[in-house]
Amino acid sequence: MKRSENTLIEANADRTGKRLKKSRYHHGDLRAGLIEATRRLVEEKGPDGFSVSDACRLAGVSTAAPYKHFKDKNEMIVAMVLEGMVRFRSNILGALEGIPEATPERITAIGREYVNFALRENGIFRLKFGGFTDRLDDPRLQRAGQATFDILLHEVATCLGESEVTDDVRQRGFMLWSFVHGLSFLLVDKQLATMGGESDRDHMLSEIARRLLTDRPVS
Amino acid sequence: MKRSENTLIEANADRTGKRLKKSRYHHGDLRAGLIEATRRLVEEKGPDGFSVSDACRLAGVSTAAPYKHFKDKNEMIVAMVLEGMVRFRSNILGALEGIPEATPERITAIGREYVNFALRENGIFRLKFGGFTDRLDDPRLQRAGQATFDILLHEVATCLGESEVTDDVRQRGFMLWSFVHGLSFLLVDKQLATMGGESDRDHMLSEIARRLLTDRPVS
DNA sequence: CTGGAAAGTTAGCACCTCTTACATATGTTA
DNA sequence: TAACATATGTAAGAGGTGCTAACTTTCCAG
Repeated sequence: MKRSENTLIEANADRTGKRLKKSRYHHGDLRAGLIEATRRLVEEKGPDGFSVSDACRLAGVSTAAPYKHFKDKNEMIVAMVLEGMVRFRSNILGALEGIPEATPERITAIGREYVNFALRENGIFRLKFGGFTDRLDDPRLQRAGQATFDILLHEVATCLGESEVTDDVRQRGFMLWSFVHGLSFLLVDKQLATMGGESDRDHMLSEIARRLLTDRPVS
Repeated sequence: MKRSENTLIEANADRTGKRLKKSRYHHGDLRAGLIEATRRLVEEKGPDGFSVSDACRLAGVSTAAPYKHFKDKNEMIVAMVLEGMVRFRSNILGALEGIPEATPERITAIGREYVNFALRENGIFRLKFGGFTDRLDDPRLQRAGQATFDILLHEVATCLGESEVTDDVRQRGFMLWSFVHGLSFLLVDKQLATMGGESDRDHMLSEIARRLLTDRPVS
């Protein structure tokens, strides 16, 4: 915003703010600031509408500053998405709290939170899953995704009374993931004339859980 | 009007083709040539790795030439994706040929072709569905997508013995779409350690069709 | 034949990513 | 406290990109 003024001058003038941010020359935590700026820009303008220059303007530093903290633009994005995935996972864990063990409700709760995240932070969601694979192939991101999927697998297993993740559990889990994933994308892309309401979503989520967790094994 | 000379191949033949046909000042059908160049580049480098300059180089024209045929870069992409969606729809119709009416096999055939398209032309798929909505909000694209979804809705209706698209049909259709859509994305993004094989896919597709087309109504 | 429209061209602006050379602030050490 | 090392910033610039303006070549219809 207005912070794009010359930071050097402000550094001397702004002694009072020294408690919060030691000085204005040194941003304090530029890395975090840039990640937050990146997040906001991606959320606002979409995954492809983001530029490093914009992030610098938003953070109030020169266009070269980021390269002290990140190798390049891509690494900035990876760092931001990684933060998002951590948030994503803890949201899902939070949604599970208070729901009785070994019930399908736990599965639908995961799905609901998945969709909510996709809608609320759709910039991050699209970056992570929208097929930017060639650029965002960082192993940390893959691990973060796997860790989240593992939550689902564990819930499916206990829901089916299995003590471990069998092939059947994995297949049902993958089918559930596919459904929720596709639903999220279609909602984000507004590819549905009707049927976008929250109650519709809830109904579909519990319906798919019921149909995929009961009956004979899928394989 | 149009001199139906073959454009792209000669353009790619580079200087030699230029010699044969004396002056190539007029390309012949530059619009089609640029669309094809765009398609190839997007397929090769991903949705975001495409540049107008590259397309011009590939088509063998100056960087200003496209703007005689397209308003801007975005319209080039829209035109290319639109062509892809037409191809997509006719692929699906082709996959239905020879399969008995009112059978779940028709549903799974649609799903199989959907996934195949996503994998084979994943650049187009990602552009259409990967959340570039803000840029690719062309109504023709939306209609093309709807027309393809209508195929599925019709098949679901006949499979359930309905004469028209009821709310139940629409909901089941949407759930099927979500599943296949998500499966496609997960496969494109290689988000599956195991379970990526063609037989696994087939099995999951027929399984989801069975579970969503039988039993009591979803709503 | 000929003039205007269509379809190319070159030149160039504004902006973007990213690099390199240099400048400043801060903490530590003597 | 002085001074150095280091972390962190700046300024300038190379090379790429989207797009426009103005010019040139070709096509075609009267």
